[in-house]
Amino acid sequence: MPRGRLTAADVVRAGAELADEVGYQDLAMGALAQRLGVRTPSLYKHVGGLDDLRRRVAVLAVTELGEAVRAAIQGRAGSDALAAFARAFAAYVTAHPGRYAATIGAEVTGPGDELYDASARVLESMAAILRGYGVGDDEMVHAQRTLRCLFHGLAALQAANGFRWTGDTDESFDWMIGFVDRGLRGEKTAVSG
Amino acid sequence: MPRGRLTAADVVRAGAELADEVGYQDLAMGALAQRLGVRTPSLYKHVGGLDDLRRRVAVLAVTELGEAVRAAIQGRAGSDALAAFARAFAAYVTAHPGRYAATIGAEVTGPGDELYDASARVLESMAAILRGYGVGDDEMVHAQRTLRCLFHGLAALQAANGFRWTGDTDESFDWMIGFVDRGLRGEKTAVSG
DNA sequence: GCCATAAAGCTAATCTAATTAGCCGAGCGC
DNA sequence: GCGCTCGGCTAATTAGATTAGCTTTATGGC
Repeated sequence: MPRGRLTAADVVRAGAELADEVGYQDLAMGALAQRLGVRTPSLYKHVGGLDDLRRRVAVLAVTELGEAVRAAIQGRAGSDALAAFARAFAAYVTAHPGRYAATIGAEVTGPGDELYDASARVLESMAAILRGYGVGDDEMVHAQRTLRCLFHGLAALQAANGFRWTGDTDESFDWMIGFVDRGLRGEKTAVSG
Repeated sequence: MPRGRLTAADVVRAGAELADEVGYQDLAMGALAQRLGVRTPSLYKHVGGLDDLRRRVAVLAVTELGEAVRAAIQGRAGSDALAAFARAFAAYVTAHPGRYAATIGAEVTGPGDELYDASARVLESMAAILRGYGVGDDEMVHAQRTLRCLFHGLAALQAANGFRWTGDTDESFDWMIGFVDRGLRGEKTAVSG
């Protein structure tokens, strides 16, 4: 909670915190203004409106997520890197469900778009892992898309339900990592023409 | 568009169509009433409100999806069944992005809940495929969760972006199916203690 | 040191959408 | 034929986002 005057970054950060606390659905201009000790219309001096706020929260989330996974895979390779990536990803989403939810519906246009560029950084970490598995350039995009679906699904279910899976969530998580590892290992010998 | 008086089912069906056409975000009571040739408050005689409508659309979607995938895997097994399941799933989401989007955030409580029961039917189809791969009861729940994440992620990205992946989407899809097949095949020999 | 200015806040007003209250007419069981 | 219930309607309320236009405050030029 900044003491002096607000900046756009302050507003976005507070919005992200609010979304994490009350859920993305309840991220509202009024509640955010209250949290910042300011009247609702004042926020419009910093962000374009609710839609703009949501998008900026999404950008923040993907950027932070990219930093988290990059740090996690530093110095690791193979299934080690894969497991570290997966754990960092899941940990981020668990810690910041509201932020992640903001990214789910966000429109991504193309290069130059902040969200696109931030996503590209996450995909680059993924590509580094895949290269370690011997995935070639020709298959890279398919493998990336597959893993993206898997992790996005994991995150979406986690963000939506708070992951109310009964029993051994950790065990399921380990199983999933093993599954991906097998799928990627098998790939090297099972390339089809 | 029913000529006579409306039923709850009419309203939900029209809501689902509207969501598919204009996007889940723009599913609104006013627009739905207009589509049905009725004033907005009249809808409240059939559904509890917007939240109730959304939930009913989600139930419809998961029910239809369950029927689609069950029909698709009929008489197939192994990677055949897997591919059929995946194609039916993706086809449903492509044809009904708004409906599927309704399911993403929906609250699922437990047995007896319509949405829970409908989801259970989808998971049962998944389990049938996994049994064909030799996945045992002890691992079934983990495998189900993994595939659920993968397909949900696929669907969520599809529903959100309209799947604006460049290039060979079909090829990526085939790669994904191959990946899952490898991950499940490897499983039989790679069971860890 | 003093004013012009722009940024950042505020109040009041507007708009849109959901929802609620309460009235009205048609079909149907008695 | 009478009255009840259902499904529709209009009017009013509420909540929230957004806009308009005023006020204050920090700051740079003189």
